[in-house]
Amino acid sequence: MARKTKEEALETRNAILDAAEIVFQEHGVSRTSLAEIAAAAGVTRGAIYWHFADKADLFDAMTQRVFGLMEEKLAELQADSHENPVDLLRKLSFHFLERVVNDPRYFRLLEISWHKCEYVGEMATIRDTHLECGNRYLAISEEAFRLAAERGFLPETLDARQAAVGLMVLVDGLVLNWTLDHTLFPLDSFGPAIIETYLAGLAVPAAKGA
Amino acid sequence: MARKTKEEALETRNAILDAAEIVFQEHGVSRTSLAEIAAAAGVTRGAIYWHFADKADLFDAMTQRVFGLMEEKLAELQADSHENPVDLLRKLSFHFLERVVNDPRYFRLLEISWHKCEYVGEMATIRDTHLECGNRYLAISEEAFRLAAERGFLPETLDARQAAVGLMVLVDGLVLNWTLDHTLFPLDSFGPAIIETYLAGLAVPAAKGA
DNA sequence: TTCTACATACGTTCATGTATGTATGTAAAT
DNA sequence: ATTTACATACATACATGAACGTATGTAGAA
Repeated sequence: MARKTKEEALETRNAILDAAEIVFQEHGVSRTSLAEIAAAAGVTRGAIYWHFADKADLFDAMTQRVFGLMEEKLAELQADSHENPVDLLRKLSFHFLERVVNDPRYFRLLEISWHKCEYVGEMATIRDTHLECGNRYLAISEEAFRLAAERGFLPETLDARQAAVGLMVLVDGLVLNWTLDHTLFPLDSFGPAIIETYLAGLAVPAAKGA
Repeated sequence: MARKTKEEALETRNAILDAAEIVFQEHGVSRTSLAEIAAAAGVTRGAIYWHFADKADLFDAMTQRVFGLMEEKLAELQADSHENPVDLLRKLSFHFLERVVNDPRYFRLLEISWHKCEYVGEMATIRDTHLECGNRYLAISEEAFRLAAERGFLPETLDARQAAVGLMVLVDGLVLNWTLDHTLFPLDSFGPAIIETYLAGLAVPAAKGA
């Protein structure tokens, strides 16, 4: 075999990423060799080393391909104006959960990230990605909660930071456990309901203090 | 070096487990060789292979040593009678969070389990441990919520299973994020407060439905 | 003396990275 | 329109090293 046209090369690259997703999900990141991925993609290691520097680079590209799409959605939702800023958070988290349920590629990536990879060494970049993403979500949520309290939708005494942390860990916990065993509970129905429960708790003035 | 007395041998075994905890935390489970652990413990691989079959067996023993202690606490708390069964859940989750904050060994094990190991192959036993532990917690919580609703502490319309799942994922989410970056928020103050918020939300009749 | 609790030594496997081969696409020169 | 020259997109081959499991050695306890 020899040189392909540019679009054929891009197909090869995507085939490698597709294969990586599946093999990583099956055997975990550290236990899968590049040879396995190559075989699953129908190429040799040569192709992988052509497109990617090493396994970490391949992993990064894989996550970029899937999680990169989330940015637009965020911008889109932020563009809409909400009288009650909490509605933005509701939409955001619901959209995220829906994505996890309906997009198998998104599900795979989350399962790999949470349960099939170690946040260590060169793979720690995924940790940073998570942290960065979490911090952005936290910042948005905190601001929304602050505004909501200011506008009287939530108690004035509300600790916006704490409320934001609670929402984030709740969503994370939902996805974490569902990717661990999706028969444990129905995410599509329980997820939103549980989030609503938490948000309702924020409205109870007596409970938000320690 | 040569043969030690039985208690010396047990010291060696514990030294190996101690070393494993630290090295696993630093480099992740799959990337640490038994040679590294041996070096950190001040022994050779021979000692490790004497006490344990392989890395997975060592890992199991390590988790057993730390998580095994939780059983008694659970029994102790369950023995106490509570007028409001939700108090049991409160105590249980608060105790767990407190443990995470104050017991560095517990923290280490959780960080390793969540972020420094892949739930795959022979290491999947830790996944089963998590699932089993989660299911027990779920069962206890569900029963407690059911009782609480029955006794009028919570709305009759409460979905006990859903409430239990929410509590579990909330606690998991808290620990998960805090082990990921403990500067993100103060677990000792935020944790209980966030749980209280959720529990308060359960008491709001309008919010428990989808 | 025998068994224990290791240390040491050995052989094998396996993944990695690189070096090299090679056929084709592409652009420029003729 | 060919031909030439070079870059591209891989496949193949090779060298290295690391980790593993086991086999064997050994000094002290029982």
